[in-house]
Amino acid sequence: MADHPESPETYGEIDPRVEALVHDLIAQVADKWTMIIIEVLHDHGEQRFTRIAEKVPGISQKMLTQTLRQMERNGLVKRTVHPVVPPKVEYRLTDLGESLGEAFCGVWTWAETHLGTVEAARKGFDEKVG
Amino acid sequence: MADHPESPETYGEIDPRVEALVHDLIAQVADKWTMIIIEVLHDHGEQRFTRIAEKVPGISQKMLTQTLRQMERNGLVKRTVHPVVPPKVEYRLTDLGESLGEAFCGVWTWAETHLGTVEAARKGFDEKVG
DNA sequence: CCGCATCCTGCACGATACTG
DNA sequence: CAGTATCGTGCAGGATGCGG
Repeated sequence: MADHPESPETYGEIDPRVEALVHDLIAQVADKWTMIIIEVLHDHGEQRFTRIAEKVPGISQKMLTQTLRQMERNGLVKRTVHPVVPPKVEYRLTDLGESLGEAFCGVWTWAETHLGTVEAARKGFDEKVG
Repeated sequence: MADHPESPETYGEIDPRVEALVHDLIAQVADKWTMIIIEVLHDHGEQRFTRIAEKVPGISQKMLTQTLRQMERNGLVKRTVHPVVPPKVEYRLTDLGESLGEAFCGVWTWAETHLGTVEAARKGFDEKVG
């Protein structure tokens, strides 16, 4: 069957290239820890490595380093090394990081708002299955 | 205002329990495939299993089933089985699912808007490292 | 204090094959 | 066509120890 083998608008009006890039970007950005770190930095402003770790109980040191690096690479945080001993490294949200925080706010709010609904849905589903 | 070392509200005004639940919820919801499926169902309305699969090139059949199940459990999609042969199963977004789509829209828009900025940041970072 | 390197484990996910 | 079951594996991520 012929159809449109290569029709570019598989996703409607969305450019597939943009789609791919956006998807990739969101995948990183929607990462488990990224949101929380954004939250923390947004709430408390510039923070030292250890201070951030304290505020994100579940995270391992490895993941914190890794996530912060990725965020730095994406331009979400600014990493400042103070040339003193003992070493002192501070992280702060860039404007870009702040703006992402704002954008994510919608999802955050949605989650808070619909928590009950989702839990009810889960319960109903589990009963039907169990 | 002076610091409150012992204050339970480490996260400011946010209730830690809500924090945990929200975090958990977002982790599932912000899943790699969930967003795309929401996008597809939002764009094209009710769709059959195979039709969805066609629209999400990268996904395996296993992951599609799994993700749809999870979405159903969370009350994001309605699964309708038509008792015919060959089997016909259709998925559509619930109101809850639609609302999540809206909420995510902000992040989506952010990603589109700041794609260039992020890529530039990455490039700069990679050069500095490489 | 910061964070890199190493090792190790579990499980997320793909591939494949089989039912209703 | 839709979905489950099984197996194999790559890699995410925790624990630990060192180096600047």
